[in-house]
Amino acid sequence: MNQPCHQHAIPRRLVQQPLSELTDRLRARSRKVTGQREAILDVLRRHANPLTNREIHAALRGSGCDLATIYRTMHTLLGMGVVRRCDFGDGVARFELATGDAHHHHLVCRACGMVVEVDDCFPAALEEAIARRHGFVGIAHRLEFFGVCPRCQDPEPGPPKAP
Amino acid sequence: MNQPCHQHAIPRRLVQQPLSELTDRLRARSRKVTGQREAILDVLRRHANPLTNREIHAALRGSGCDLATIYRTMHTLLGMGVVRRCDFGDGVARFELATGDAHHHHLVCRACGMVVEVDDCFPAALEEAIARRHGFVGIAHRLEFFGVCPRCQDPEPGPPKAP
DNA sequence: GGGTTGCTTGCAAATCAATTGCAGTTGGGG
DNA sequence: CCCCAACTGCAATTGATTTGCAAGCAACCC
Repeated sequence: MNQPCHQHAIPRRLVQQPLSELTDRLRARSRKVTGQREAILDVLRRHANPLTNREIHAALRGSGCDLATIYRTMHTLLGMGVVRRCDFGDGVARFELATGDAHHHHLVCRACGMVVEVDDCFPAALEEAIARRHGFVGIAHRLEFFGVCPRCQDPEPGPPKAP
Repeated sequence: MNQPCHQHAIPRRLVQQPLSELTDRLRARSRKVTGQREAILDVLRRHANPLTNREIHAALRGSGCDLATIYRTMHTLLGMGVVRRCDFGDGVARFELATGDAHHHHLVCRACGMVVEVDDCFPAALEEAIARRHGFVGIAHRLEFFGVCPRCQDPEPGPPKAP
């Protein structure tokens, strides 16, 4: 899995969330708006797919933000609900901005790692039935799809693709 | 999350899979059936819930099987499709025997870590529609449910429960 | 049954993601 | 402008997982 950066078209849902709105959420909780945090949020805002802390760190080359700071910041943002964490099963955490509206899932290409957002979700009624059946409360789910994207299906084009 | 061992009632689907059948699958691929591997498979067979390599290692105290060997063995078994890997989002891989029949998902208690098997699955028709819509092939999904189990809901009994 | 061969294993060292202690900085309310 | 809790960089630590290497041992051949 590679090719982590697909910032081609910044998705509408991200563009419409100004940086100032995000930083205000920090200030509102007596959290400081530092240059590093603005930079991190900005990187997340510019990318359509979930990023690993390492990828964020790489995207910040130059503004030299320590990797530990990124880990700590993601923790803070996660606790504030500003970002959401996704697991693609490769043992590395990825983060994306949590946009107040509906949660979504991801369709990941097993070959190149490209990520597509999927709005379909596990049927709520069925989920409730499962919770009731086992007596669980506060139920939630984690769901991700995997497959091979159109690009990686035909072995023609040269550049893309990965082992 | 703790309380990893729930081997109370061995689920039927596991009991019905004799160790010999498992070892034969190894032999069939010019893989050797060693004491360590038999022991590992046997531990998996006796437990109803997915186990971490560390848990398997602990269950093998005495038969002294190296942790590295367990990691390597799980890799091998995974590649052969004998075991299946599950991620509960805590950064530790868990394994369970892959029983030829229908795959299932898990409902995990956020408090005590208890795991319940769930047979419901994401609607196949919907999954196919998602794949088609994005031009993906060979689609599959990863789905886990989280909630609080009945035991951890009422703060009465003493022993169970965890931070 | 003994010998050969290649898959396995134990042990230790190496990776890798993620976390933490500490001392020096800094945002921003007062 | 001052002060201090919130931050940050850096280095060291933890935990999971992987790997190099030499010794061990199943499976196969005769």
